[in-house]
Amino acid sequence: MFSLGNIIKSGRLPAFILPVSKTLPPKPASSGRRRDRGMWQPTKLELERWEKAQRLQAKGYELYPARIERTHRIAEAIALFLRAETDAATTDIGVTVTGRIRRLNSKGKVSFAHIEDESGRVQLFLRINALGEESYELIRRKLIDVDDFVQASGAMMRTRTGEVSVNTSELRLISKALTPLPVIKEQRRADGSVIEYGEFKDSESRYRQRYADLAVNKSVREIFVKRARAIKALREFLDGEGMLEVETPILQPLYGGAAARPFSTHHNQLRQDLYLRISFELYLKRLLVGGYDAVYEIGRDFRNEGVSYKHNTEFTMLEFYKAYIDYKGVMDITERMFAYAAEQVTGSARITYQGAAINLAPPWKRVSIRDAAQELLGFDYMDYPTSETLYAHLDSRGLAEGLAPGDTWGRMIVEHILGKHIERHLIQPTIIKDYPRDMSPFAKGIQGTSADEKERRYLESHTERFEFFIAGMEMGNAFTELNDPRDQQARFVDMKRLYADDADETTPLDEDYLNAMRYGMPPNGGFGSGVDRMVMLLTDQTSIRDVLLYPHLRSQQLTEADLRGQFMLDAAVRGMEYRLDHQMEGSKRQIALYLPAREIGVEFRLANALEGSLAQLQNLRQAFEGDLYVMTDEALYRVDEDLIEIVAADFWQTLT
RNA sequence: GGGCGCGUGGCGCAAUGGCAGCGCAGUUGACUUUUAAUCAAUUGGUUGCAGGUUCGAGUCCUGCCGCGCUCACCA
Repeated sequence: MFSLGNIIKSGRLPAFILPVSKTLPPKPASSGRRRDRGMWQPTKLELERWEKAQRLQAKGYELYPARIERTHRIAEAIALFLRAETDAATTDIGVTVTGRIRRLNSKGKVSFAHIEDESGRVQLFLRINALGEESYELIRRKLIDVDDFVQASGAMMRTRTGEVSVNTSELRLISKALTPLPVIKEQRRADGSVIEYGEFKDSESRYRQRYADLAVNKSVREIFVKRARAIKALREFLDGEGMLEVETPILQPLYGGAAARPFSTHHNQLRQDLYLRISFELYLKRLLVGGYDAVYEIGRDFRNEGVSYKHNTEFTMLEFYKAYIDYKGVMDITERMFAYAAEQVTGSARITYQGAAINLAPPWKRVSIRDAAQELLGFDYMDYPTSETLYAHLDSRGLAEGLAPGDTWGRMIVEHILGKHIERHLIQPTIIKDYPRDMSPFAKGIQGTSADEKERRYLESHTERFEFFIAGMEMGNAFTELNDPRDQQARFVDMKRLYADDADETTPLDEDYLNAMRYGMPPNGGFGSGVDRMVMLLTDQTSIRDVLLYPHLRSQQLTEADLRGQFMLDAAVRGMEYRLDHQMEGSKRQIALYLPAREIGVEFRLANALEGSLAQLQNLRQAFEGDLYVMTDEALYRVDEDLIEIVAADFWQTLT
């Protein structure tokens, strides 16, 4: 309510020269981590650059011209020159290249710079005779800084040490960087390897200011190029399989298709509660009813859950559904698709992940969850057919840690036996198939019968579902899709009954989906996979946040200085004078904002620091002739016998 | 949500409870083929926020904020 951020946004002046107060120029921020919250306050380095910008402008230079010339990307210019060197009569190649200055060193009347565009880096050879004194002085006096974007024209050449360079005859500033990027210097060894000195690695700063991360860390830029290539490869592959790419609603009146808690939102005009989708499943399968043979969607899912190295609140999902195949058909497609994506991104289906060689080429190991448990833990869980007996057995073997005795049988097998004891061993791609029925409400039961009592029970209690694991990480989930509307209805009821107390596990009954199924849905196999995890695998990253450009982070907290800044703006806009002075004895806190004309003091506290400070505030109030208010990030209070909440608008009203 | 760890100039880091330091970057000057250029001089800090203990707190205690790891949660 105090925010006047729009003034800053629309203003022609930068915040720090906004004439808020003659006696109180905003001080440079002491920490860069504060910069991206609240009001921008320039650091010393930023002030220096701003001052340079003013000087350039005063000399008549355009800092941010609209029209730029460029004849070649940097890599093209270099390639052209190298080709000319080997087989052309002349190496006289004139180019105009553009890019960001990444290194600049002046040796008096000659200087060297490296500029970088997306394609690569080239050295500029800058001589006072070639550039002219005026232009050269911009470099020598560093009015043009590292990080600025420039346009350079000249003939390609080699310097004495052999580096391909642009013998620059014309240099033009095309965008001034007012905030310097973190400094990273590179040393190129004779063998072509590059050693970096200095780094920008604080993960919080990197994620919050991804633009700076990308600008200085080339390896980070490369990850997102690979990500784009991976997603393109998935589309190519699925299109090649004859599948149709579709888009389904993100805002849904009912969520479903997965066991997860949704985000909810509200449509004002329609007065309708909506959910952000947790999967695409139910909408995609409706399309098979409509007559498409195979559909897929790549898009964003939202799940209201904790975050981890492999979970982000929003993530990119791939789902496809194909008629007339079962889960074995889906397995075949899965194997070929991953191998194809790996080849497109890394050049081979054999990849390395965290030092482990992983071969994604088909065929993958396929094993039932029952056999996998038998193999790794040495017992057949079908010998313990109830949750009580299974728990007792796991407990007796010391395998029950973290398992709740009240869990369902299926959950014990999938979440505990598979999730806790098997999953992390699955480094090579492995398909784990045939899941307990109560964990798989959209999968068809396993086909077939058996005369043997135990085997019959097994078949009845399991479904044609598989998940696949690579590098110890679950990568996706698929099944022979349930298309019997009578069975599907029973599953909704089963889920509700089994997980009545567990809001996370229930899937709401979607009557329209059942309605679609009653029209007849072709038999089909379906597939879902977290694309971000696939990208982690193909780019050798251990955290999902490193394959997301903007991973979800908590918003940063305001500081008291931010509150004060907002208040100062509000006061300045109303033409009020104020001072930052009042001292309070016997405490480190000595500052309150003082409006002398009205004899009103305002103190700033974060709401969570307000409790217990009443006595202190009352002491401070003694120091004023008039009233003392305390402003927090949540409300404004008048300090009296108690803290009395004031409507901010009323407060300003009484002053004006 | 629980446990552990971290938060110090723009970036990377140091500092047995006792003067807040270093490298890079920045600023000023020198240098016409450098490349982590070099040389000389030099600026910059309320140590994440708030409270407490103490003659004295970056350091100890409490609360809060953020990030990381981990567990829980999680197709």
